[in-house]
Amino acid sequence: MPLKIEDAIHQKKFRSPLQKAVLNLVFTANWFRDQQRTTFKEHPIEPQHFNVLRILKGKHPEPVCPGDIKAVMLDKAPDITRLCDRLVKLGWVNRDVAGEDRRKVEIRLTAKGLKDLAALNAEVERAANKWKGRLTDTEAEQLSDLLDKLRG
Amino acid sequence: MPLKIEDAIHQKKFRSPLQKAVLNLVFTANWFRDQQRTTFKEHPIEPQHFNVLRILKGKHPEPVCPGDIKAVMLDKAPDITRLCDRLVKLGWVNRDVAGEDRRKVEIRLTAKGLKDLAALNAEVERAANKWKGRLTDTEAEQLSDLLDKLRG
DNA sequence: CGCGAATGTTTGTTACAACGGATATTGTTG
DNA sequence: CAACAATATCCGTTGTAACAAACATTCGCG
Repeated sequence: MPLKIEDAIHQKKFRSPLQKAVLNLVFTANWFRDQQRTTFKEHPIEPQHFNVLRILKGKHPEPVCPGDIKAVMLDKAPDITRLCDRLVKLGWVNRDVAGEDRRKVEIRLTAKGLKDLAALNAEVERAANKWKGRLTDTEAEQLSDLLDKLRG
Repeated sequence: MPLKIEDAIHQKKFRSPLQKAVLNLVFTANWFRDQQRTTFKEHPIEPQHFNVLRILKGKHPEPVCPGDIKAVMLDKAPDITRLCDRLVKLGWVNRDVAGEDRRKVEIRLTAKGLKDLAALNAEVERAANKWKGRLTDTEAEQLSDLLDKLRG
């Protein structure tokens, strides 16, 4: 049985359904982030790093440059350089100046990065299974559509 | 016309409608946080402080102790002490040890805090009007219900 | 071509988040 | 009532976020 937002934040009255929905949005996103953090607890990265790895995986074996990474990140970090520093140190990605435009930097997954990311993905997948059945496909699509509308 | 999540993060295929919805959730919450930040741009506080102020307002003139604040925050800060330090410095709240249980600290809005919060609220309200019409009341309620379900 | 604007990334700085441990007070148990 | 556990908050440390400025390279234009 779901804990409704009213109970989660101990607030019964809201100014409007919209305000309630927005508070719920923020609360739920933070709830999700905390879930993700516990999943990554034993790993040397945080959700943002994971997001970057998945972006790189999506283009692999093509490289991606910091600007493009930033453009599609869910939670846009202001400094991709230092975010990637850790991934470089872990041996999961490497950096090269781009041939075509030497201002750009090409970031790509290494073999080790690909392998470890697969393991991470498996764990995330396993954690995600917990709430696989909470929304039907139709409801998930509704939710996504409503969020799109909210952003305008 | 709304920018759909597919376009916002340049991703066309998702593993499932649920995954798409969750990515959209995170993306939209961050989008909202950034909107809020620009609203607070000219003010000496951040969204978390604003959340605390509203919690205090909700109970005013009764005081609230750090533990209770933390329990109902949307984005739970690990250290309410230092969060409140700024509010104290601004003269918006004051702190006293609780009479009944001297481990606890009672935090309450000052007159100045009440006044400045009202001004802040007005600005936030004004910013919120921009997307007042994007969701109907029914849709907002649907959204909130779906989020409740997602958290389980 | 040469110069200034534009673009893409890095670096310096400041303030804050996260975590753990310290402190103070209250509750519990023999 | 002494000793120990539990609770509530605070503080010290470390790493990182945010912002701005610097740097390097490319583009546009006379």
